[in-house]
Amino acid sequence: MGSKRPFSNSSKPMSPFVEDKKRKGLEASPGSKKRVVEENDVNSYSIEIERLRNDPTILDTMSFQELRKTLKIFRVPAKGRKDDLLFALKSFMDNNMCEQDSQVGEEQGPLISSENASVEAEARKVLDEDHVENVNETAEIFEINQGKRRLKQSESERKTVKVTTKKKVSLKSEGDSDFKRSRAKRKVSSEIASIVAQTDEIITDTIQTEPWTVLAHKKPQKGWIAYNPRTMRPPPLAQDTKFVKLLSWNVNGLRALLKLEGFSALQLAQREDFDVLCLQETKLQEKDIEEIKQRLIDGYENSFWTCSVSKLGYSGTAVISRIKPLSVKYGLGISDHDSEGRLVTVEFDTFYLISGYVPNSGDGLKRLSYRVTQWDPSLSNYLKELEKSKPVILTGDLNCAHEEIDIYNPAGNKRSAGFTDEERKSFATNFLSRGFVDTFRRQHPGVIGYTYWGYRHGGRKTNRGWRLDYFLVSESIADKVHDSYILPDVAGSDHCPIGLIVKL
DNA sequence: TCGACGGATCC
DNA sequence: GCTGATGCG
DNA sequence: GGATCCGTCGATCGCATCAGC
Repeated sequence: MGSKRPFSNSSKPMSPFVEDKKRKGLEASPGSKKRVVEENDVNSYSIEIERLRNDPTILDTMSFQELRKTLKIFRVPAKGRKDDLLFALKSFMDNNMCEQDSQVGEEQGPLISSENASVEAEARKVLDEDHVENVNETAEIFEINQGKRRLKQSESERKTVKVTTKKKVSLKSEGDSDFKRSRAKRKVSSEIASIVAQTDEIITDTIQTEPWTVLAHKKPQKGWIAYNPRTMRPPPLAQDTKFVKLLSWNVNGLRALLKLEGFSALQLAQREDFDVLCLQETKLQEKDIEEIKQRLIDGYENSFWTCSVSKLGYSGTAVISRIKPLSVKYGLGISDHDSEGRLVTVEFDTFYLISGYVPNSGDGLKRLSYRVTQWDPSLSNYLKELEKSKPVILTGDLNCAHEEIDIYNPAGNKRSAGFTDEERKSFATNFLSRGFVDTFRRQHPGVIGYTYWGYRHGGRKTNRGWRLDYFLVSESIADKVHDSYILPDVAGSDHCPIGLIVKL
């Protein structure tokens, strides 16, 4: 039964992101040497851009070395073969030509005014369209902005603080719902259009405070944008629409999470108002369960836990629910796969819900073979069996970044657990090809939304992560999904929670 | 993930 | 109960 | 010849258990 103490011990802010040391270092104390370099950059930039604007045919006659030099001046990454460089430069010039008319603030020098132009273009698009998803900011522009940002000085950082304060006040006054926030964002965007001189600072601030809005990817493709829950979530459903709200979270040790200063499950429950919470990697032992149950939040009295019995303090999954399920089942029903507490299935009126933690292939890919030849097919068969009686929703840490868009550094992780060809293929053949829909990807094609950032190099603050957590649903209910979302601001684990709203 | 390293590749 | 080694991700 | 790309390697962070004192 629920207790007075709600699963928590504090209510400090949830996202204590640390500032990027490198950026800080670069922005500190700009010396005269640096200013000279910048001025030279500015001159070369102006001359080069004028030359190419006047005669774009020059592009086709440029040598590899010339292309590379020009791209460097524009601070566009000059990688690959001659064709790649030519394409990058042409893309840059196309964008530059489009934005030429709307450029203001010439006094600031080309580096900054160009950044304004791209931000302004973005602001315009936000005003014109209902969804920010339609903003087609190219990877090239992002890279340029990154480069320019590095040249910024502490003065602009100080300006940021002022502008930001103003912006935050206006957001707050609009209220808390997603829909209102979205409207607030659009209102703010119109202010941006009217105070263009300040836009770059606003964006810089957003990046500093909300790392997940940074398009972080080693090989971004044209059209890819970063997930931003503030602007990409649909308006709430009408009050008379029946729906269920599911949350899933790999907590990486539930006891540690609950001990954590600054984490409050009650806050999370109040903010998200979920009906069901699925947990993975609780790392609990059977003997811990009763105590944890005593600490559940009021209203979530139905909880179902499974623990690893072969390795203590390892794996472990759970379902915590407001709604009483019709039935509960633990594991796959295959003893070989059921000693690590990886699966809880709950049956509701209109669907089955499975909280799952798929085995990690491990260092040296020791368990890769087990995972792709035994676990994945067994899980897939289990889901298909359930599906015979009603639709299925599988959620949890599926330990696979399915496509290149789902991982910051695809090339560097081809032989890393979670992104091997074998796991990706298994994911496709066992789940997607068998009629299970990746709800986030269906709703957000071309959107980079990570759910896991390794602790080791502070990937969270630079948004260098992986999308390993999913909601996969039976095709028959895919159209009932109202919103499949990520909550990247919730800290406390190396994964963040994901959510699903399904109309009933 | 990141930096260092060596070897391969490209212009 | 504390510390350090180890497993795991 | 110079720059980039690619693969490999080792150190890194955090949660949990376990052994030893």
